Amino acid sequence: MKSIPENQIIRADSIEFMRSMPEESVDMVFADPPYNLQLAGELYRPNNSRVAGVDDAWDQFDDFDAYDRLTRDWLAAARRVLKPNGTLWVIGSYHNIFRVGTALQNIGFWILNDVVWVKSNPMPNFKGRRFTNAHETLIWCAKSQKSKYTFNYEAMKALNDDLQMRSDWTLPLCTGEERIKGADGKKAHPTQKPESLLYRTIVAATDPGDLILDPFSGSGTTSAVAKKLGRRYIGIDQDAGYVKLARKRLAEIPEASDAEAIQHTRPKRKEPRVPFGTLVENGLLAPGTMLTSPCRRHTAKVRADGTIISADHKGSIHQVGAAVQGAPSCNGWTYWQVASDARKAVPLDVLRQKFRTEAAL
Amino acid sequence: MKSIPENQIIRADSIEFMRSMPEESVDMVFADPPYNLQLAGELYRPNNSRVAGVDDAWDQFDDFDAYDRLTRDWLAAARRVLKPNGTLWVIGSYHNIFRVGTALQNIGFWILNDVVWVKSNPMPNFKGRRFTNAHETLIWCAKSQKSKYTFNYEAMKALNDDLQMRSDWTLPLCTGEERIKGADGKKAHPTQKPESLLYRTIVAATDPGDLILDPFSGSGTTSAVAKKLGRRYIGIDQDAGYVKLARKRLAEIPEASDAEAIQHTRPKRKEPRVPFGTLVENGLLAPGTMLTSPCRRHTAKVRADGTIISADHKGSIHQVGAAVQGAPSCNGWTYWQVASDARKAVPLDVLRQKFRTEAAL
DNA sequence: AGGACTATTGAATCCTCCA
DNA sequence: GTGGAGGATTCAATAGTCC
Repeated sequence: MKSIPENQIIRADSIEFMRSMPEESVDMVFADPPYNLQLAGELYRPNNSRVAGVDDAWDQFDDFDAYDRLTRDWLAAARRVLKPNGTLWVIGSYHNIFRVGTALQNIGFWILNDVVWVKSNPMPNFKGRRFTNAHETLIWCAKSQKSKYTFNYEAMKALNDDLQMRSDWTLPLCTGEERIKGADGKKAHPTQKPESLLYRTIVAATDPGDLILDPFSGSGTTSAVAKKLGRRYIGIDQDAGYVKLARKRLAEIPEASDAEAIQHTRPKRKEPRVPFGTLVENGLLAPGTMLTSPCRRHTAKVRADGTIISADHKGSIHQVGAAVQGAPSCNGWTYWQVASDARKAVPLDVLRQKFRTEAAL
Repeated sequence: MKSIPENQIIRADSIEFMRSMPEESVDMVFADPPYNLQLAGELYRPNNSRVAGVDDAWDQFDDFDAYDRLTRDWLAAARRVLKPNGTLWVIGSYHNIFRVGTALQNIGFWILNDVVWVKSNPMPNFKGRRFTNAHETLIWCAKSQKSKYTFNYEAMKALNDDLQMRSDWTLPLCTGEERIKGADGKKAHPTQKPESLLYRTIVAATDPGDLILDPFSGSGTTSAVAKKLGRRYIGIDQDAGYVKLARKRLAEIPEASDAEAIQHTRPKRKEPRVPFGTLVENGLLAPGTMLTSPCRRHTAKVRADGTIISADHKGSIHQVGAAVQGAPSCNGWTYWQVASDARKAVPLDVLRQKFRTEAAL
């Protein structure tokens, strides 16, 4: 039995390498496996620029069966090297995450949470044919139902302004300075994850000194954050280019000192935006309700999609408000009123405030 | 073959009943299947009050196999009754959603989006051993990859203050007035969904008059919202008590009578087509008129047959627009402008809209 | 220096009709 | 089924340029 090569990025076949490792030696696994995107043709933005899709060979599979076989194999190998109280994280999208989740349940992993990474700046849906794909899903699971896993509840609560950390995490994509570029100035890895995401998973589920394994190391984000947080790490990747990239990245990170362990993102809270349509959806205002202007000079009817329609105009509450007044702009929230009972009308803004209060309960 | 019993809540075994229905008769299915929650023992709040868990008999399964069999059966039956261009929604949590997602992919459903319902007021995690479970997952899928499904993009955008609707929906739980109580004052159904959630799925994926099927009707929220929005509905449930509850609920909802209110914003794609040549024929644009590109860099002359000719290219407004820019494609309606008077130029699209309005009179 | 404007880009299953 | 043509479609953030 070999000793474990710690704090390294290793070029190898992940499954083979994990099988060569001593069993029950790892505290946490973070895995970002291929998503099996199945992209067909090319995609262009409305300005005719081409979207750089993930068409790498490592994301190509003949069918679901082929993908499922790979999934079962790496999950089984990872489970073997995991300590009895260890946990595993996997990230994916709707293309693959259901298959991964099913496979890990079948193998005996015990799901603790699914967590959604809500992207604050996702790529839009350019053709307007679906909802903007604005999130990815992480599954957090223990080796077995009886695992006494690590969960740093207080640390998570502290990270979240003293409120329990929830299963939805709003974080930005990895862009700008943080995104590693190649010699050509283009992104060096197609799917580099933000450090903030790894930061939260590692702080939540490990203690300093724990050993973290990433079988799909890629640009090395998991190992980089592990090193910054004083955890031990092993990154494995098949691709020699990515291994070289990650080794360079890791070499530039100084050994963890206390001061550095507390930087990074804090979630910012702000009053949630409430689209007018939300009031309609939530029944505070039924489709067909009549709105009136302050002096009762104009009226408009609420439609099911949150637009309103007056005698001559239709559109948002702001657009129609501006149009009926012949004004360049209008705050529909304060302009339009709705009769709460026979006598008195209240501005829409009152309903919005009511909704915010109720939703927060 | 039986005719479809519309606008009813039916007490039946869902799978058997769907098998008895004519195939390809339903526009949308919304399903909230049993979650297979594996609650070990009871769950108590810190103040020792008991949390009413989901421990009804219909939620117990021997193992994953039994759950998977049920899932495959109801999905197959639902797929059979779906029209070729129909879509299906399923909601679930991490306990079951991965199995449901895998099963529907295996059957041939084509996933369009996964959507996370982010709960603005979730139940806290009382033990502090996991992240607050603050979301549920919906899968939206078409009957097949080639389905020409309905997605009311403009209506969704209108509901979200003129930004694309994203895959994360923040909505409150079903509480307060909306939550149906039994004679004992307790909640009448353990997993009643908020109407706002159904509202958004139905407005997104159906048109008024479409037929919506819910094979796990429960408290009848799907049918209730369908009725309010002027859609046809069928709800099926095994449990006579829930059927009675839902029938009473539906009886109290008036028919949707205001056609204007339930109508959503009409997509541009559905506007009647107007060939460019029609404008020339109808004298809105004389042969010989000069068109200019936005920055006046390119010009082209209108010819009698509705083609245009620039310095180097001739063809349709789209073809020449693309050619002069060296772009793969171009929407000539918005690219080319025509000088209405000496000062200002307007896009051809304005003339088209004018023509459509006049033609409709 | 600072504000205004432009260009770029991100795990994407991204059009539809008609001949 | 396939090919060609009409024509519909984007949000947030960062970096760079111009004035």
